[in-house]
Amino acid sequence: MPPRQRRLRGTRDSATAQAVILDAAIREFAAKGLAGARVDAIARAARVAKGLVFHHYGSKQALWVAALEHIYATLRSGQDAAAIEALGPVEGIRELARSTFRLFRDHPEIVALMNEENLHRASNVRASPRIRALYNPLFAGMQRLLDAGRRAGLFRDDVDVTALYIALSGLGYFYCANRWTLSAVFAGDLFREDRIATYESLIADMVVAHLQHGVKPRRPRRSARGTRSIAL
Amino acid sequence: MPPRQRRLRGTRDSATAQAVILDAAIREFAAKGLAGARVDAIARAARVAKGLVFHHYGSKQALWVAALEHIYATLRSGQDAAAIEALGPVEGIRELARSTFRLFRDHPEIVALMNEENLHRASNVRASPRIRALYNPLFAGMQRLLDAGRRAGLFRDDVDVTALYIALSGLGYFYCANRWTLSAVFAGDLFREDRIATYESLIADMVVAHLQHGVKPRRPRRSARGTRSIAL
Amino acid sequence: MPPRQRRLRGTRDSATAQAVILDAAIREFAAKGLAGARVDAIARAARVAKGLVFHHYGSKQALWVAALEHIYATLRSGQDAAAIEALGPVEGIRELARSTFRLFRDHPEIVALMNEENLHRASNVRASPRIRALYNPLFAGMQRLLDAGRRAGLFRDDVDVTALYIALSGLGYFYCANRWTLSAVFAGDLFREDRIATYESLIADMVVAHLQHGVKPRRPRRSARGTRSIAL
Amino acid sequence: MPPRQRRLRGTRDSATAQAVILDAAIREFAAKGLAGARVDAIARAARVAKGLVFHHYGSKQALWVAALEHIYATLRSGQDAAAIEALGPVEGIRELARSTFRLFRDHPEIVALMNEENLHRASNVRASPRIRALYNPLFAGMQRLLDAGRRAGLFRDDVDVTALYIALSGLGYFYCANRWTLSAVFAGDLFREDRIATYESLIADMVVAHLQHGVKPRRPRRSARGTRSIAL
DNA sequence: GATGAATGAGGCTTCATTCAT
DNA sequence: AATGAATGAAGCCTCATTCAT
Repeated sequence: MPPRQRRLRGTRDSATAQAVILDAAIREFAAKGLAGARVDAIARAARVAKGLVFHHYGSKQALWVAALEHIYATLRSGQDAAAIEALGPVEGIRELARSTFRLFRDHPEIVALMNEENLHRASNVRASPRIRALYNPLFAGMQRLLDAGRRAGLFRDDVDVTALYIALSGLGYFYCANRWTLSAVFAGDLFREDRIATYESLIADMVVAHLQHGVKPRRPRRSARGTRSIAL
Repeated sequence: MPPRQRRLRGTRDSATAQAVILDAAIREFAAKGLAGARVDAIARAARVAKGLVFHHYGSKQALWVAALEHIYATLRSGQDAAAIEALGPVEGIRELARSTFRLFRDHPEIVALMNEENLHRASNVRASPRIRALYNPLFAGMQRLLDAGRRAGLFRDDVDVTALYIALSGLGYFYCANRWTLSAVFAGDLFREDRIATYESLIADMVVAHLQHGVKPRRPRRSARGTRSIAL
Repeated sequence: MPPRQRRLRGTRDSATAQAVILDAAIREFAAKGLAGARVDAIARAARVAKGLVFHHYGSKQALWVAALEHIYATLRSGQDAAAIEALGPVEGIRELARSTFRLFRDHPEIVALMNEENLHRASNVRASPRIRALYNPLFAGMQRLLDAGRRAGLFRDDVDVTALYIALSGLGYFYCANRWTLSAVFAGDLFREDRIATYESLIADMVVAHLQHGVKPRRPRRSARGTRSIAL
Repeated sequence: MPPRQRRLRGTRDSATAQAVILDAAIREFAAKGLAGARVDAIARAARVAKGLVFHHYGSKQALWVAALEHIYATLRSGQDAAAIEALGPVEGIRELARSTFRLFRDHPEIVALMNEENLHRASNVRASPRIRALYNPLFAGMQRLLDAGRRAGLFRDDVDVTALYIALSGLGYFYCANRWTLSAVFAGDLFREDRIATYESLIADMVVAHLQHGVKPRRPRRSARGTRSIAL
C-alpha cells in the first residue's frame, strides 16, 4: 500500500521543511490566532510529523515569532519606499495608501497576526530588532516626500509622518480587519471587486485631500517631479 | 470569623452575579481572545465558583456572545446618532469621527472583541439580529447629515455612507488596535495625551477635507470649521 | 452495564481522594523513581481521573514532595524516640538499630524515595522544613542515651551521635536498598526470614560492640534501667 | 573557518568514540537515573551525533547495561582481594571496609547506578554473568581472612561472610548514597575532609569490634587495633 | 442559586529510535 | 563510521464542562 500522504520522509531537506512548516503555521495562526492555533493542525497541513515542528522551531511560541517576522517582512516588501518616492509627492502618497490597502487585502494573515500580537502588547515585536528596523527606510522615504510636497507648495506643512502613516494604514486596515463583521452588519460582501476599487480610491483621495487642505495653489505651480496631471 | 473574601454566596442576587461575571468575561476575552480566555480566570476575577459561570451562561461560547453584544451596545451608545445630527453636517461628521476614536480609545475591549470576532468570520454577529439592528439608526442619521451637507453645498455628492463610515472608523481603530506594535516600532507611547489630541483632530480634519474636496464654495460661503450655525 | 471500575465519582470526598492518590503515588514512585513514574499509572491505580491528580496536587513534582514528606513521617514515626529512651542505653540503641532496619525492610518505599531524592541533591528535602524538623527529637533522644551510657561506664565517650546514626542506619539501609543486586550476586533471597533475623541481630551487636569497644567494665555496673541481662 | 567544536567526525576511531560515549552515559545515568537520563544529553556531552550512540550501543537500555558493567568492574578493581589478604585478618578487614567506603565516596556513579538497578530488581545484573563472576574472588579472599582470624583466636567464629560484606559495605554506602539528604537534615556538609576521615575510621573500628566481640584473648594477647604485627 | 470536586478530551512537548545521506 | 532530519508514541498538563451536594 502506498503512503496515503506524501511526507517529507526521505527529503532530508531541512530548509524546505522549515519553509513548509512556517507557511502552514502562518495560515493556521491567521485563521485561529495564537491561542486557538493547533500545532497538530500545522503539522498536518505541512504534511510533517508534529515532532518536526519542535525540532525546527522549538516551541509554538517561537514559531509564532518566526511567523510574525515573516509577515512583517512581507508587509514591508510590499511598501516599496524607493518606488513610491520616485512617483513624486502626490502620486507617491496616493500609491502608498493604495498599496498598503492592497497588502492588507491580499495578505489577511498580516492583519490577523498584527491583531493578535497587539493582544500580547507587542511583546514579541518589541523583542525583535529585526522587525523594528524594517520601518526605518519607509519612514525616511515618506518624510522626504512630505518635504518635497511642502517645498512645491502642494502640501500643508503641519503634518507629522507618524500620524500620516497611521491614518493612511488605518484606512485600509479597518476595511480588511473587520471584513466579516462589517459585511454582516451591512449585509453585503465588502470584498466585491467594485466596492474594493471604490474604496481604494477613496483612501487615496482622503489622504491627499488632507495634505492639500487649506493650501493656496501657487501660480506657476510646478512640483519638482511626479506632476502627472494639472488636476493635482 | 467572617469570610476572608466576600463572595456572592448567599446573596441570591443572580442579576448582580451575572453582571459581575459578564464584566470579568469581557476583560478576560479582551486580554486573551476567545481561545486564550480561561473560564477559570473569569470565575476567579468575578469571585465566583466556576460552576456558576456555566449555571448562568451555559457555555464559554455563549458567554462570548453575551460579551460581544455588550460591547456592541457600548459602541453604539457612544455614537449618539441624534446628538450628532443636531450638530449639523460638518460638525456632526467631525464629532462622529472624534467620538468613534474616543470609544475605541476608552474601550479597548471593543477593539479586541471585534478583532477576535472577525477571526471567526463574524459567525456570532451574523447570528445576532440584535447587534445588526444597532447600526440602522446610526447609518440613517449619517445619511441625513450627508444629504444636508450636499444640499448646503458643503459636501461633494459622490460619497457613500458605508465607505465613509468605514474610513472614519478605520482612522480611529487602527491607532488603538495597533497601539502596542506601533508604539514598539516608533519607540514611544502612542497614548500620550498630546499625541492623542493631535491625532483626534487629524481624523476629523481628514474626513471633512475629503467630504469638501473639490466642492466649489457658494457665495454666502461660511467657513465650515467650527461654525455651529443653524445653516449647517 | 455496571461501571467496570469503581471511581470516586460521587464521592466528593476530597480528603479521601487525596489520600488514595498519595498512596498510589508513593507506590509508583517507589517502583519507578521520579522520572520513571507515570502520572497516568498513579491515576489508574488510584481509580481516579488523571486530571484529579493535578487538581489536588498541581504537578507531578508537587506530588513527589508530598510523597517524600509522607515517607519521612513514616520513617520518623517508626523510630520512637521516647520508647527507645525508655529502654536504657544498651537496649535502647539495640532497639533503634533493629527498628530502623525493620522500617527499611517493611517500607521499601522509604529507601527508594530517599535514593531518588539524593539524585536531586535533596532539593526537596532542603526546601521542606517540616522534614528537617522531624529529626530533632530523635537526635536529642539518642544523645541522652549516649550520655547515660557513658555515665554508667557502658559506652566509650568518643562517639558522635550523627556518625552513630549514619552507621546504624547504613547497616540496615544497604541490606534493603540493594536487596535485588545482592540477591543476584549471592544467588539467594536476602529476604528469607532466617537471614533477616540473623542480620537484624548482627546490626544490633555491631553497633553496641562498637560503643563498648575498649570500655573497662566497672564493678557495681548497674545501668539505671533497661538492664536485661548480665551479658550487657 | 575551522569547526568551532572538535567533533569525532572523521577520526574513524570507533573505540575512542565508544569510550567517550560510555563515559558520558555513566555521568548522565548517575545524575538522572535510567529513566531520567536523555540520550540527547549523553550525545551532546560526548560531542557526538545522537545517531552514533545507537550505532554503537543499539539502545538506551543496552547502554545502561554497559554502564552497569563498567561501574561494577570499577568497584571490584577497587577492592583488591589479594592486597587485602596480604594485610592479615584485622588489618585486611579494616582496609576492606575503608577502601569500600573510599570507592563509594570517589565514585558516586557506583552508588547511583546500583540504586537504580535495584529499582529494576537487578534484572540487568542477573542477566550479566560477567558482573556476578566479579564477586567470587573477593568473597573467597574474605573467607580466608575470616578463617585465619578465627584460627588465630582474633575473631569470633559465628560470622557469615555474606552478612559481614553487607554490613561493611552498608556502613560506607549509606554515608555516600544519602550524602545530600543527610547534609540537609544535619545542616552541614557530610563531605568535609575531617568528617570523612572520622567516619572512615569509625567504619573500620565498628567492623573489627564486632568480629572481636566476646572473643577471649589468648595468652600472648596482642591488642588488635592497628597492630600490623606478623602474628595477624 | 451556588460550590468545588471530578472528568475526559485534547494540547504542547519530549524523546527513543529510525533512516537517508 | 557518522550525521542530523524525521518520526510516532507517549508524557505532563490544561481546560471546558458535568455533577453531587
